[in-house]
Amino acid sequence: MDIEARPPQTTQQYVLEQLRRAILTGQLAPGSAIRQDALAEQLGVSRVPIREALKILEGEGQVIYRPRRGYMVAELALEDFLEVYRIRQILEEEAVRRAIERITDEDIQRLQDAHADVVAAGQAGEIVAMAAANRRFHFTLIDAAGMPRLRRFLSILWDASDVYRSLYYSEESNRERVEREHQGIIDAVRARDTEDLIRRLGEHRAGTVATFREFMARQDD
Amino acid sequence: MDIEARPPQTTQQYVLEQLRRAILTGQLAPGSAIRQDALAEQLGVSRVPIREALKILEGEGQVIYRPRRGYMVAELALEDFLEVYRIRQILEEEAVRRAIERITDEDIQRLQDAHADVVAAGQAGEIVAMAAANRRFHFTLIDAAGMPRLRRFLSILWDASDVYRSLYYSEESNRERVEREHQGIIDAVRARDTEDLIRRLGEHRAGTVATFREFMARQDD
DNA sequence: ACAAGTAATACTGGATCCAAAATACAATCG
DNA sequence: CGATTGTATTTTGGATCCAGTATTACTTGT
Repeated sequence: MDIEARPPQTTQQYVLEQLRRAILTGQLAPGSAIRQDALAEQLGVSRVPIREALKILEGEGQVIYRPRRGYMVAELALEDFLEVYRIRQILEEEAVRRAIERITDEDIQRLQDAHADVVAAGQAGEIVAMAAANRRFHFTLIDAAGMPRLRRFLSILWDASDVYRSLYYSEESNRERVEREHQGIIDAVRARDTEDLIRRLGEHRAGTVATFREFMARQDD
Repeated sequence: MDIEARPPQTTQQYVLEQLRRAILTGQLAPGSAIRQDALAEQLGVSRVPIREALKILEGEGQVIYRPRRGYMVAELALEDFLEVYRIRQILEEEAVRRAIERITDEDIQRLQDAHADVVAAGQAGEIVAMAAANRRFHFTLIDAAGMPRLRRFLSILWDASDVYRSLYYSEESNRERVEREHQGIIDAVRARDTEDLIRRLGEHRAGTVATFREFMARQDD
């Protein structure tokens, strides 16, 4: 027998999930204060697991903490977004450089599968599923690098910069661009062509950044 | 008036400092379990601030957490150290690229001051002070980039990879090398020569890594 | 009517208490 | 004698309670 025991879901983990979701979907708006006991009542738990979950989010930079003042959801201006996204790109580049040296055919298959999920979700118009599949796509590549700490950082950065994803994926043209670029990335991985892969990732990012700049400009009307 | 109020020191912040110190100095050995109530009694506080501090350290990767099993100090094998150090280098490189475009003469003066502190501490044989001054040196440059999130990540990575510093600075030859390389970095900053600066940082890192490899090889006797 | 000072209120930080899970240990059975 | 199951102890996770601080509202004086 070699059964992997299911890690028991503790209350703080549950709270953490709920908080992440609320922040991601904007139910907890950026800049708004987080009232601990209101949240506790709402989720039907005490304030202790709330506090501990908030400490983790603080460490990830998702919420801002001021002693005796409490927590508020971190705001992410365009400038901040670009900073996070830039860091993410640098680290992802390092990850894929290693990954391409060690990646197996099996991994590449998973990459292709994840991409298929992205396309399917996109055609079905399921924004959340598409974002999730997209994350899986990128992290399949990142995981192949075998750098657990780098992976952890990228995971945090990903969540932190994924705030506007629903705006993003809701545009047909963006979905098409993502699909096209992903396939190019897969091809580069198959060919084990590092420089081509890096170049494509760079373009992938440039396209995303350009899109966001447009969004933000449009917001300022 | 625009006075920034000093945030009052809360108990968890105190606990956090103590824990960091204990981990850094090895009083809490890597791999050892952290007993919460023992710690609470030792520091004269309740378990609540202990737990919250541990949650922060968990987020930084300094301790490992398993639900219902508790916390243990993260172990850092050579391989892990190299990974952390590599990430640190990549991010520092990005930071200094930006920094060199925006750095003021005043900043450069602070850089020179920090370096003087490194040298002074080194000659006095004060390892801890030397490590602190060294940290200040690097972060003076990093701060000039004006990328707060990048700075935060670097700060975490710095702490996480600074475990062996006492072994490191205790060698005369290393101290001399650090001093020499730092001066070279300052010169490159003064000349606003980005590529030279990057090159020197790369060498700085290579030297450190080589030193650590020797250490670890020696450990295996 | 407006500003300043004061009192009331709300919310966070910390301590204690209780329950549940994990580990260590002992007893019993093959 | 070894293994397995049952029990006791340890330790963590969560809830409630209390104290201290910040914010808000109100009152009073100019």
